[in-house]
Amino acid sequence: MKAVSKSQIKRDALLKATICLVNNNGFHATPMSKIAKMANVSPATIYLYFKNKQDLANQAYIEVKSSFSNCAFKDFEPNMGVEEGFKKIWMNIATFKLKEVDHAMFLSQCDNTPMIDEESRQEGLKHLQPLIALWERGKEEGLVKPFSPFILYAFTVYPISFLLNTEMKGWCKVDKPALERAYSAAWDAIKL
Amino acid sequence: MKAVSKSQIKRDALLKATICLVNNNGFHATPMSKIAKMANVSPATIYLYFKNKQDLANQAYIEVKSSFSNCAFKDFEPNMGVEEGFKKIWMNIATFKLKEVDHAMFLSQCDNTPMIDEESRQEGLKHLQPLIALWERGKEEGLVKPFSPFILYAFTVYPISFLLNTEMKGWCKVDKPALERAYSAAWDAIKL
Amino acid sequence: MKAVSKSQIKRDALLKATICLVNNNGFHATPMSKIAKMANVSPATIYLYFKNKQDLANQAYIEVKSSFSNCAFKDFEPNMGVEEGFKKIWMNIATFKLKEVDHAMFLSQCDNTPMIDEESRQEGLKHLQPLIALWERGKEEGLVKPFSPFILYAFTVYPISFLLNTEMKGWCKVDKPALERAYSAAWDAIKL
Amino acid sequence: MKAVSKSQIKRDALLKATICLVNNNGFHATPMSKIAKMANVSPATIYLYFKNKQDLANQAYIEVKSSFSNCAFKDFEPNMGVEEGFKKIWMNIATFKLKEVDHAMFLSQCDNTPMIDEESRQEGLKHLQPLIALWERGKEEGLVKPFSPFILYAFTVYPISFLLNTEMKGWCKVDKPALERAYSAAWDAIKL
DNA sequence: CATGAATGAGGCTTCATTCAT
DNA sequence: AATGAATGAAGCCTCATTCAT
Repeated sequence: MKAVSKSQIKRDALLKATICLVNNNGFHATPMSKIAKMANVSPATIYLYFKNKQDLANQAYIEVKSSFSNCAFKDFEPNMGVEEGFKKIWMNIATFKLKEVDHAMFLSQCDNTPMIDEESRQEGLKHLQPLIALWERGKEEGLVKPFSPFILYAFTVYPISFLLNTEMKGWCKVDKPALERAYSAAWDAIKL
Repeated sequence: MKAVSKSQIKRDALLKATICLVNNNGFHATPMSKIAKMANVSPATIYLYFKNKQDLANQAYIEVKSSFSNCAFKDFEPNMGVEEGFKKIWMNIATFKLKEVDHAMFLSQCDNTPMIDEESRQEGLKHLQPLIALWERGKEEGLVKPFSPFILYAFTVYPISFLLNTEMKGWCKVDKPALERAYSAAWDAIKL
Repeated sequence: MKAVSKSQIKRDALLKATICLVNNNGFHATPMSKIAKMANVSPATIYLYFKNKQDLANQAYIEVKSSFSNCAFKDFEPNMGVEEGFKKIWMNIATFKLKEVDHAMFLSQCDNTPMIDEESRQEGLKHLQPLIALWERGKEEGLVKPFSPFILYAFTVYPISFLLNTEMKGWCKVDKPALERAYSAAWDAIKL
Repeated sequence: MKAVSKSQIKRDALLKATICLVNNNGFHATPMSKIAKMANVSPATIYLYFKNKQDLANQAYIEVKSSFSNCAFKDFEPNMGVEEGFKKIWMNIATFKLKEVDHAMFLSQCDNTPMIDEESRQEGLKHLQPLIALWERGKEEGLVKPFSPFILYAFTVYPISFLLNTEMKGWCKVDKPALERAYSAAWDAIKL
């Protein structure tokens, strides 16, 4: 029984509007006035909740990134077997990206453009720690290729974004079997 | 002995300036006046070569995308063996992204934000046809997993962008051995 | 034993904050919200005590001007000798300006910019009546030049503001001997 | 036969409009849009000539201050007799303030509010050097009281502003005889 | 071809003031 | 009496684009 304050509701509406509009138009092409309109507040009200436009974007980024990692490690236990754990995380991430399309697109745009403060970006980085730790164990156990986490990430998690993009554009449909196929590619890419 | 017209030179300077500035600031945060200044040209002159800012971006995208595919299929022969051909193309692309960083970053930004016309984006797509054809042959010959080209692309070529990004941010160095490791991940991801 | 009401205290805090902030930033660069904050009060509360921002400034002006004339004629007796009376008043004013720097600066700003209603300004004028009367007597007694009070004021009292300003800016120090020198200039300027 | 460029004309119109409006409303109550309107240009045009509002004010200040000192030392020769030279300068200044009312009011407002950069203010200071030098000679020759230039200025030049103000407000008229009376007060204030 | 000057439209942000509590 | 939240109006400034030369 969460009591959600009126303020919290408004803040959330603003963040949601920001995400939606930035997804569709990009950060700099999204005026504060439109964000306000979509959140049903006056433009001036935004500045009660956020210092300025940049702050609004940073906060949205941090919020979404955090919800992302919450999903990513759902039901994951550090003592799981390496492959089992990896598949769980991978599927979690894929599910997140395919279900929470808005959030995923927003993250993708944040990570590929100079719209987010370096500081906030750093903040978002630490979230993947458990996955990296899992890979380390995998390497020790001789199950995972002895590659840097950047390469491992590049060939397992990062590709999901591409699939999301193509689905968004209606070029293909990512259903359950497609997901399994994609997972097999991911695991094959890094397994020893 | 190509005679390069004065006009051509100016057009190129404008495209180059656009790419550079958009990379650093994003499309909407790059004023025409700055592009003009960097190209040593009056703002008004831009409009002699391009219809408007959007057109300038589109043209830059098409130009870069085309130079990209020129590189991608350098020394590739349609009758090569599948793995040999794939490795050549993959390495070409990786080399392009790591050498022509400016161009690669620009493409990445174009592909991850709504800054480019859908029409121009379509234009850029057809360039990958030979790679897709190669994969088709690979599938027929039982060398490549029977996956959609989207998945194959997602787990082989797309990851290179991530490596470029991380290198750009100074988080890791992609040298020759790292490249080989990355390639092995790519091939393992899709080979049968 | 004055019992100072809670209301009075708040009103005074607001006036004080106004004076301080206007001194440092000017009238139009001083937001009501900052005045409220400095007076430890909600912005809305200001409007319980003052009609609007202009009214707040006017009241502050009147208040300060009145405290100014209280000082100016301290220990002055209408039947004093002309020179003795003049020196007393002059020194009172100088002391006020050098001790109550905040108030003096505020008056200076009010008198040199269009921030105060003409009406309130008129209100502040009558305070100098006793000095003008003294000068009249001085003229009758042949001790003071037969000039309009404006000229007499301009060359005796008004210059003190300049000395205050220069001291404020750290350009010079106005100590007791300097004050005596200044007084001698003032008296020489108007004595017959 | 000065050829005045079109740009120069526009710049001057902007400065003039600024002075006029700031005189009537104060710096912060004068919107750029009104300045533009009075100068018959678009608001955006202002920014071709001035970096921002502050710069506009600073430039106006410097310009006016400089025209002020040009007037102040008209026909003054450094080898004049001290009293003769002083009277010339004093009358020049008085004439300037009474004739160029707009400029004089503007300077007064600049010098009494925080609207001008400290840097620009410093710039305006050096203009009085010849007067200070004259006073120094006067002191050496035993003609002028041995006071700091601040006091000398306070009781001779500074009072003129007050007379200007009162005339502006219609409280008195400063005609030729009044000017002579005022001068006599000024000289008596500092002569030995 | 080329340009520097000009601008209308629009974006971000602030602020005096009000309103619901 | 007191307030925190809310906002419409307005201010500063930028920029894509055009025009006169």
